[in-house]
Amino acid sequence: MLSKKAKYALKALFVLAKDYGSEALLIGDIAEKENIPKKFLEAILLDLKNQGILYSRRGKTGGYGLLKTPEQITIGQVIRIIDGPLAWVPCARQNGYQPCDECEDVENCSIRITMRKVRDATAEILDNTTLADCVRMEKAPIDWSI
Amino acid sequence: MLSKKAKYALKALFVLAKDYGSEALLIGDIAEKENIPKKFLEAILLDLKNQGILYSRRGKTGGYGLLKTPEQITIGQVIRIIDGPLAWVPCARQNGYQPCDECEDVENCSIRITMRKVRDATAEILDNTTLADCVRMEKAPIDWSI
DNA sequence: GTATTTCGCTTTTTTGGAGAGCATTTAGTA
DNA sequence: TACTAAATGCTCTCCAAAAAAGCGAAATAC
Repeated sequence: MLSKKAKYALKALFVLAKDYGSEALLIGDIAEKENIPKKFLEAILLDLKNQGILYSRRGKTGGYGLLKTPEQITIGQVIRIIDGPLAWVPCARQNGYQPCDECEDVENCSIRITMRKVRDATAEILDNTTLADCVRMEKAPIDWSI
Repeated sequence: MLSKKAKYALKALFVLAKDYGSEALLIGDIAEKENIPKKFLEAILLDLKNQGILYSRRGKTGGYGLLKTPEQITIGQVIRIIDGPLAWVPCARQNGYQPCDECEDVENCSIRITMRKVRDATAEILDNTTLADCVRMEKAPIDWSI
């Protein structure tokens, strides 16, 4: 499951992406706009800053802004920062592989093999969807009836 | 993340699938073989029985067995029974759709649209992988070097 | 009567979500 | 220079819910 934290992070980044190029935005303003608890959002944006997604300025003219363009930031990156690896099991991770506790034959474990396929399919989608894509999607949504 | 409960369920079903056609197996034997806490496995197998995957016999000659063939039971079914829907967000579910708390424009929500793609890709894999496939995989694993 | 499953209840541990409080930085101003 | 207002940075704590596990009594089939 996607945590609320990750959902908040994405929502906040969408706001920042729409505002890309302007001045830094205040935590309080983003929080109010997206109905996110301010203190919670504070920790989230700090995480994103520490991982090189955002810059911040303290003090009177402070705020947060994107450090890269909306085209350069993917949903996959964000979710990994907030919620960790995409794989359903540690032994199916691309990075940070960890064997299961008791799997004796990791190489031939069918759970690992199947979950690896799921991870790859998921990464394919999330790593190829950018903030810019999302903003575009919400402005001009796909017509599903076609 | 795949819960331990679901992983235990799959491991236990693999054992039952390999033994398909023979007599019912005891919880204790399965638990010992796969290093699963017996009492925990008890609850798991009960869930699977109540969802029509397994049959059980009480008493001296009791035990558990598959109610369908290993070809008819998919990983997707099992995970849904134990861990619930495959979708990362309730608003991306195929069955049991639930709108987000504060999403005003559910129709055009880019998170929902993206997560729906992930769910569909995941379901495609998990609903087309059966217990029989898994047993086969572990006996004659795919040669990845080709 | 006995071995075995089933079921209800409780406990422990982990995690997610949220918030409080103080420290630090910055800009403006007297 | 010194002070203050306004913003982020950081640490700690708490609460609720879920996951994981355990205990013991009841039901069932031989």
